Amino acid sequence: MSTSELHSRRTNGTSRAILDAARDLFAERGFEGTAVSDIAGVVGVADGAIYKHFPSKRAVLFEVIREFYEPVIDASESSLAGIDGIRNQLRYLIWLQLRAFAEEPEVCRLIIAEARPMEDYYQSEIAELNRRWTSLFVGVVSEGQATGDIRDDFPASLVRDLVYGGIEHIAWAATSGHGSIDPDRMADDLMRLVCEGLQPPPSSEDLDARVSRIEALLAEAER
Amino acid sequence: MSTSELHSRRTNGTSRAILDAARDLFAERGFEGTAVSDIAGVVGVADGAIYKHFPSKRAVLFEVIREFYEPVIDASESSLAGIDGIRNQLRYLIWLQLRAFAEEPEVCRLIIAEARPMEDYYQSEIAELNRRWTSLFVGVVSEGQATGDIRDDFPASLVRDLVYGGIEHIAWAATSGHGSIDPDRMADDLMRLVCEGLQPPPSSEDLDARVSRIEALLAEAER
Amino acid sequence: MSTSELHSRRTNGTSRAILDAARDLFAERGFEGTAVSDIAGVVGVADGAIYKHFPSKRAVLFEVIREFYEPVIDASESSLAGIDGIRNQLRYLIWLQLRAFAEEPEVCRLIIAEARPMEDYYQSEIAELNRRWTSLFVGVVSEGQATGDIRDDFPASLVRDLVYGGIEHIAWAATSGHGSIDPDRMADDLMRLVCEGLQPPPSSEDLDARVSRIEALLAEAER
Amino acid sequence: MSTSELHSRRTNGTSRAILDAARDLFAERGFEGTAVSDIAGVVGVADGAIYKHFPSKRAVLFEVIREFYEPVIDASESSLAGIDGIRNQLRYLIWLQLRAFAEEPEVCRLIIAEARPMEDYYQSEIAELNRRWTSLFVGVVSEGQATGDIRDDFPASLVRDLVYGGIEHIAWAATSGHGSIDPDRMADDLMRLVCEGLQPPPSSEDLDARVSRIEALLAEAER
DNA sequence: AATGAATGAGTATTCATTCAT
DNA sequence: AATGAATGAATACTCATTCAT
Repeated sequence: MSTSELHSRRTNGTSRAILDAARDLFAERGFEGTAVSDIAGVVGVADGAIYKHFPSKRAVLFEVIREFYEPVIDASESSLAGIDGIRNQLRYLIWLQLRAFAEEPEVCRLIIAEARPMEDYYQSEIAELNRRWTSLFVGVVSEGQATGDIRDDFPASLVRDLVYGGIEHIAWAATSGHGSIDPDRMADDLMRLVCEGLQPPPSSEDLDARVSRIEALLAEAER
Repeated sequence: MSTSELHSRRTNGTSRAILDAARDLFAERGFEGTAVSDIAGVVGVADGAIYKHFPSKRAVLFEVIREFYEPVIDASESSLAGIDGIRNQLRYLIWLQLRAFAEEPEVCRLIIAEARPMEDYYQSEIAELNRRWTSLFVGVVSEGQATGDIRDDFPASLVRDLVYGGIEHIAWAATSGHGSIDPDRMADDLMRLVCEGLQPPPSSEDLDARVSRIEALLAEAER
Repeated sequence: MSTSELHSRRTNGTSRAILDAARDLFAERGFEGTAVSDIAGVVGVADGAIYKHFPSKRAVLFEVIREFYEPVIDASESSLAGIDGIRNQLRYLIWLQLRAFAEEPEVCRLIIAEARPMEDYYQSEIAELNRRWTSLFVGVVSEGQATGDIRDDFPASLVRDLVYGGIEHIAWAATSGHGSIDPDRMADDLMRLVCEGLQPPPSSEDLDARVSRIEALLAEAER
Repeated sequence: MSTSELHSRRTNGTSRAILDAARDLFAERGFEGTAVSDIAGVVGVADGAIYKHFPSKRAVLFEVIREFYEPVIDASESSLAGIDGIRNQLRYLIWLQLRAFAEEPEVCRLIIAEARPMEDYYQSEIAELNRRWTSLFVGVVSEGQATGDIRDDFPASLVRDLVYGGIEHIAWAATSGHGSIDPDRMADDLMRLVCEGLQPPPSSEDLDARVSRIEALLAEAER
């Protein structure tokens, strides 16, 4: 079984072709802007054939999103254990999300702007994937709070909302033509901001120096 | 007279009735789910009458949003100067946004899920309002960076994206039935997180130890 | 009373302005393409004001056409008597029609493409004007047939249909961007064609010559 | 099987039924006066079914016209070569056009009053058919001018405009309830008028006189 | 698996005309 | 003469989905 088969339930045949065509068309024209017959036309089958493979147009969208989402989550779930330190783990998850937006902005747009406003989204498999994905993040934060690496005077879910909401905002603006995403730089900026906060780091040098001086003076005085 | 009517450009007559009916219907059924004739029916006029007051259905939506948005922005623009200190200003803006979501979650949902994905959104008056709104935040952060109250090793826009994206995520989850928003508590949590970051306050152990030593030395010296 | 008042029932005021605006708008956008409120907008009055001056939009169209048509007919009816000879009279009427198309192609288009297909056209004042106009032509032809200047083995109305139908065809093609009309040249061509027909003029020279030769021979032989 | 069906590209099925229903309805109520749902109702299918067979209502009109027009043109293009003499060819074409109007006045009305004023008419297949049709006529006239059977001191297109414009005028009047068309008689009248013109046949008096004189001379010489 | 013809509900927008003021 | 708000009927076209073959 190939790597791709691990993550994709359909490796060839009409189902595969439908998903490929749908992904491209959805990305190009949006979900509403793509007719089922458009998809069928690109695949080269009759309209009705789509319904032998998927129960509805929406199911095609959800599957397109799943195919994009699931491998990332699978990979990160297994990779996370191999990363040392809470900070590194958080950075990894943030970087992964940023890279997804940078590489497949259209699919991300589909998720945010098309799938999420759908009324049955929260009952869908996509929402479940999203929960798996964000719970990875929450898990790391909670663990950090347990070990004391992360302060625990706010819920982990708040951090999740802040970080993922923030990434979406950043990516949305970038996708809308107001810039582009450099995952590495952006991950660094975000990590710094989220970990250390807005307040300037206490210039502990001064304190150090002064205490050191006192110590020196005292030590001398002692003799 | 409701709060929104206080600031509205249309205080009575058919235009007012159309906006009221539209706000309720859009909130209840969404923009696409509401037919122009539904609005006309609630108002009690013929379908065509809507178009004597608004050029299109979309214009009605935009006006509903504007009526909600603009007073908040006007008020905050004038209030901000009277608030002392960068932190207090930031907290005020965050609290304002959270309260808006808490009080009118449906209109907020309209903005995020219906208006923003529209293709001409970025050319609309609503987008302009949004820019005014978020630039208030960016202004405060930038000022803080200039005065040294806020570290300046990342762009102010990153803070804006993080905070507003985060608030949206929080509010969206709350609106979707997974909780409710307490603006005051949430504003405190957010402020703490954003200002101080995830890392635990520096364990002053080291400093303690050294100061203890100083005390010991001094005590000895005294003798 | 000025010349223009002789032909126009409205010389100033709102009625005049309505007709002027309507003529321009109809010419530019067609009858269907022009809304009553467009006309009112150009005039600078409220929509309803139009109906204080004209019973319907169609009545405005008909009046615009009448104002164009009637002076031409009045003038030609009085001029015709002063023109000598059937041929010159026919040429005058043909030239008049061609010039009308050359000078006001848009109003002519209104008549042909907009007014005439209307179902009540044949009961309208415009149709009556048209009958006056074409009966001038029929009158001249009939008179010619009576005097023997025009052969009488076909109805005069056939000549009318041929000539006016032909002119319309020519003018329509010209108006549609396939050329332009030179009334003088075209009138000459049409007169020649209509008067003398397609067949080449009998080369009576030959016959003349031959008869002359015979006469010469006979004369000689006689001697 | 009707004449039109012989030449139709669609001989049965829903497309055929749509065209038949549309032709009748368009003829009866006009193009604008016929709703797509009217056509669907007569055929007995759902409204949407029309659009599986034709891209638009206008396309249905154009196809109705094409079905009427094309067979006539095909037939005349192939028949023309078998007709001897320019005059007979012209008469054939004129007669064909007159007969078309006599037999299917409603379709002719559709062409003239509904299709031709449409703004994209000149880019349509119908305009192309019309060009083929009238170019047949122009071809015969031009050939006649080349062989000397037709005088060449005016463009062949002028003859075309005159004849077809004239026929339309005649037919239009007839269709509007002011008479009916007898293609044979009308073709004769038109041919005479167009070929020989308005002017009376040259009074052969002069020639008579001279020939008489010759006869007298010969008679005398004989003695 | 595939066809592909058929469904049929669903809707924003226009605009000539009216009428109370 | 003028207003201008209100009328309300009228309509082409789309498209996800079904089903007999």
